[in-house]
Amino acid sequence: MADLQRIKGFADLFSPESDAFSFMEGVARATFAAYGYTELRIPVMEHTELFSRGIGTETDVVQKEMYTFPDRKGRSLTLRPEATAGVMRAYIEAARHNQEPVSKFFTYGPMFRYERPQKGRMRQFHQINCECIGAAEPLADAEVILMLMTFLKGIGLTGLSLEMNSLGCRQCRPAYNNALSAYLAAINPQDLCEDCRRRLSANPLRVLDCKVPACKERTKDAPVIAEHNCPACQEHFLVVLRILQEAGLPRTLNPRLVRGLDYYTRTTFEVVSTTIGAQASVAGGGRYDGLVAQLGGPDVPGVGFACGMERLALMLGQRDAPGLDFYLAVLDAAALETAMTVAQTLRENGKRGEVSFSAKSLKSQMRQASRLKAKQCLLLGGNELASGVVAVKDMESGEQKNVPLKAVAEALGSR
RNA sequence: GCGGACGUAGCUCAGUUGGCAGAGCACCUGGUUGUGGCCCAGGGGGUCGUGGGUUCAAUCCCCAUCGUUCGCCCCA
Repeated sequence: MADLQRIKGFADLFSPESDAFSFMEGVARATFAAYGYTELRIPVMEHTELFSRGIGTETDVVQKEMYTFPDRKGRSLTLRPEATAGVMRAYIEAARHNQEPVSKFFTYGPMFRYERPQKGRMRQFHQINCECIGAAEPLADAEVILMLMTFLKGIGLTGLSLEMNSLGCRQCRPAYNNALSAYLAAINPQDLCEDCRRRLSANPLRVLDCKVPACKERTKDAPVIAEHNCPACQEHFLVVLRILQEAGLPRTLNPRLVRGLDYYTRTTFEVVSTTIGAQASVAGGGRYDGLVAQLGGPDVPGVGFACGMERLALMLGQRDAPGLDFYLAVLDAAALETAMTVAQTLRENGKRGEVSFSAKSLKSQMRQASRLKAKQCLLLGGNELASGVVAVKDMESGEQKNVPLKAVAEALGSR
């Protein structure tokens, strides 16, 4: 055990795990491009205030999970715990609303939250994020959800369930909050868990989301949020649902689906897996109509989602790494430099392969060739060098033939 | 922040009522003087997570600590 080790909750990803990540990034890039999204790369650190104002000071994320520390001049900086706030900051700072009516961005990269690590939950984790800013129409909500599901299907995942809810808007949420508060006031606080007692005053909505069985039982008859939404919100949600229905996308309504970040309004959704353990939610998102204004920008609406790449990777399964086209085995030290030249020529001809850096026994060379899953093993030793050829052995059939050094590229290409 | 399980070779793990630290896989070499995946033999590799304590003696028992992991909570 080395005395210098990686930080708790931070992972090193070797192949094939790293391959799974770049695979997902590639599919994401292609999928989102088809919907007119462009990539936005934003910093991993921001001023702390961006997150406290954007995510909500009462949220667990802000209260106890952020990596926050002063820089050398004493300013409070925070490693981003999510991407949306940063995307909005960039949008505002570049005054994108003056350039285009609707902006569509995707971004991916590491996020940081100080939590106890477990399966599907790292302190440094990776999210793929999409944000559609400037469109208030329900079509935007539907498109974002369709795009997310298309992406998940694109990486080969099925059997996921899509849960949806509508949280109302700035107009109707207060009325619902009052109704909920009144309902909760009738409950003896002693019957609720400690967290919920705090939520009663801070953010009553979160009480609905509590997983403690006793709390669930106490609040099972709580007013349903969707029934208190204003007509405009109800109509909005209906249109979203109708479009998804039309597209043949199955979903379940979950009246208790309340997101943990304060900025969500109207449509919210979450994609849940049943196979990856306790941390089952692989993607989540929704509409955030007041967020940009709250961060000091123009009052423009938005909708988007984030999905957790580690959790997706858990479901992805093993993917076979592609083998090499050739492995150049060097049997004689005198042939090493010639071998490098041959290998380089092959690579310039589009072949992927490795060359042995030192002369080794044929046995270990052949072992290495099969370990690398090379299609062909080229043998170069004293005899070959003397007669100006290289032996080309097909690893599949075992057939072997001598090829002049200058014609190796053609010989490999013709097969 | 809370609870459970676990830390022994590069990997997966045995182990001893406390007495010289083991196996399989992997790696290297040889059997086979230039033909792989099988077989056989040999070899390199370890402060038994770390620090204390008990003991003639601790990898083993006790305490602490760090780490890993699963769950709670939270979230993607």
